[in-house]
Amino acid sequence: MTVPTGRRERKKAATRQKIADTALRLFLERGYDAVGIRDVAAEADVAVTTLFSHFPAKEALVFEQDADFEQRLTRAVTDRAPDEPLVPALRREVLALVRHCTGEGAGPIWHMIDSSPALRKYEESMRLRHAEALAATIEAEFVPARTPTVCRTIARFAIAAYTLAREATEPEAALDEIFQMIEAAWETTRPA
Amino acid sequence: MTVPTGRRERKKAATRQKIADTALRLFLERGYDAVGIRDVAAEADVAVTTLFSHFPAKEALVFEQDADFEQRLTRAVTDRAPDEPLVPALRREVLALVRHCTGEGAGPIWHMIDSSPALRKYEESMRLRHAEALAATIEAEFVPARTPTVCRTIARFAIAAYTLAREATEPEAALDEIFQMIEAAWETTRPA
DNA sequence: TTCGGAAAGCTAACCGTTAGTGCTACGGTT
DNA sequence: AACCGTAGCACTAACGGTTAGCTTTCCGAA
Repeated sequence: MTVPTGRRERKKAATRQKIADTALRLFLERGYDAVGIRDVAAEADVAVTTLFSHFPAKEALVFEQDADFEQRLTRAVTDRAPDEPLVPALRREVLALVRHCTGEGAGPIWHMIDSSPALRKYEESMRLRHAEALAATIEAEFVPARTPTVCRTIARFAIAAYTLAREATEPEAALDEIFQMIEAAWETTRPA
Repeated sequence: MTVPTGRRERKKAATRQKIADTALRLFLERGYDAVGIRDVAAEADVAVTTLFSHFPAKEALVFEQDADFEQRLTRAVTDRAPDEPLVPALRREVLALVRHCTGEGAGPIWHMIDSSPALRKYEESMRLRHAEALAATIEAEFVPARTPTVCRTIARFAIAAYTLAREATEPEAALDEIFQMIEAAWETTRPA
């Protein structure tokens, strides 16, 4: 049994962070496509293979908070107040996530993502993973009151809400509209 | 101005088809990952660069009907009967597309796609392109009666319906459920 | 027939990614 | 305190998809 108490984990996390920071810095300085994996590895002073042992692909260097995002969504479902309905809980969390990505100094990063097809593509499949995780969480609570298909659909819709709102000119207004639609979709499946 | 009368176009189309057919055959024979671009090019008796002048990526060799799919969706909107509402028209077309992909001899191809991460990923981003094209078509007709956000959302939902139904154990039943939800979502945005 | 241009070809590379192998240092055990 | 087992990291070398640069071929229009 191992509940590793420390140094190793800290060093590993430090290496990972150093790689991520270096990568983001280089990407913003010179542009995502103009920076190669070998450049990042050299600048972070690690081997290429080490980089790939921390991140599954070049694009993942940009989406460091991947796991966080997923966890926040699923927890929004599992940790909500006992009397709070599903959709409003989802709405609150998605709103928070959208605010987090449209505010403050996140502009340059999202501009970079939007202008790189590879990054856009990677984000899409990442979001789909999140949708599947969210679907599993929702199914765990609502099947068999609702069918698995309905649960999966709502999960997809919630992710779509995030993506569409982020792209909209007025993210929060867009989110209101979309969640009104999601609410209607969910309500129509209420069992007798 | 050129309305090229023929031979060139025919030869080009023939080359394209030969590449696609060869690729699909090899993929099904030996497995997608086990067949390299150079193998396909050699077997189709063309240069690698020629192959890439017809298809933008290896994965595209598998999704030859890409453009068809998109066109069928957008035409389902534009060419529907004057009195037919949007959602039922979408539902009909998506149902046809799902049937087309779950029936007959399409099994092996979809099995191959499902078991290759690269192909799954490629399909996702392809579907998203379709959603964007569909969104543009819907917007062209319904803005400003509905907001652009609502139109884009419905387009996404329709694509999600296709994907989710195809994955479901009972595709047609799943499609019924999902389109009931989409109908509710669309209705709730009806202007006063 | 001649000529512009599109299609196809070849070579050679670029770049992300992955084996394969071995070394080092940490952590728990004796 | 000495000792393993293993996780983290390094290095080399390659693989496979993709592209650039340039040449060749051949159709179609004038």
